[in-house]
Amino acid sequence: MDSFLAAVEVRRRPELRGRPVVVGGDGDPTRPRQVVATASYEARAYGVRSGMPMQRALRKCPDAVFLPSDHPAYDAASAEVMNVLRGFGYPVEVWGWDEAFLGARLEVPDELARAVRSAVHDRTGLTCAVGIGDTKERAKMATSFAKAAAEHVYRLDSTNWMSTMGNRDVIELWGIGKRTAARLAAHGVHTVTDLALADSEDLAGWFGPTIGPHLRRLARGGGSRMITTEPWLARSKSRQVTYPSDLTDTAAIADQVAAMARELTAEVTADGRLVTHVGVTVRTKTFFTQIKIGKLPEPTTDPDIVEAGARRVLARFEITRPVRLLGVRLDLLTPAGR
DNA sequence: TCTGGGGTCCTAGGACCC
DNA sequence: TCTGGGGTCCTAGGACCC
Repeated sequence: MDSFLAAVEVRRRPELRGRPVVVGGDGDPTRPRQVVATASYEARAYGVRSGMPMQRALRKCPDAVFLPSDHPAYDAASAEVMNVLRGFGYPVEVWGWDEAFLGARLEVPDELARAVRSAVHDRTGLTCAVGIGDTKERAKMATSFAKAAAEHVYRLDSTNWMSTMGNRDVIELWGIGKRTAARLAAHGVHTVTDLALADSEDLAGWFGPTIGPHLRRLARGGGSRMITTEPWLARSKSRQVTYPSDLTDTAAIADQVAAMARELTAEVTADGRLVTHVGVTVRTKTFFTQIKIGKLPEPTTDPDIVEAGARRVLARFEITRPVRLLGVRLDLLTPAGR
């Protein structure tokens, strides 16, 4: 989807169309410790980007309309879009709020791609780009080209993979980020072709037996064709809060953690899940971030046990500086085979 | 420019056991 | 008297993605 969050906001406030719109945090760009979730194309023209501090976005584009992030609205809009996709009769694998894979095997997929775009636009008022590929990885990477391509459709398959990607930096591969790109560069591997031709043993030595060969497969255009329509079974559920001002009171910190633990327990047990581990994250004023994890005696739905577990984990921290963020993560029991 | 929130997966090292 | 090999479980940390 194109600037999904901003597009959803503009859809319900048509008077914002054509204006720079920035969605993030509580919508007040003068307050620190908040970042941009999504900027409309008009706002991007001013240099506003996802992940940028809101205060900086305000400086770059003082005339932008700043709006709070409204999760329920995006959940609903996402469901609308996914239903339009399902209407085509092909399996649909949902990939976050604003992306999905649609599994179709066609001689001329471009027609379906165009039909998907118009159906999404006609029925939701939102726009998207469609990447076509013979694997999910290629389709995903094709979408970034699609955004700039004619009709917002682009195809990346075995016939044009190397000619399109070969000379590009490895960071353009889905699954390779800044760190891995830097480590590869240190070994003289810069382009997708470099990586595709790199020695498997070397890669395994540098990155381990799983990730090493996986990186080479990525560069060669390898990937999966499996489309999973089953809803994803979460492995964990977490909550994390950056406080507008730092916390220093030990009891207050513990109470925050305890409250998050109970809240999360209520949510996961409502879904019939059992908690196996509790993780606690502490980020100090200096941005030093640590997570500690504790295993519960047995998988449980009891909020008292989870809270006690969270308090025990928190007690293992040596907190000597003001705390800017606290987080709790519950690891959930996954039935065998899922 | 002072740096969000919600996830997943992989690796490494220590503890412990036989 | 300085030291093997295999296996499992557990936690910390890192990297990536939307």
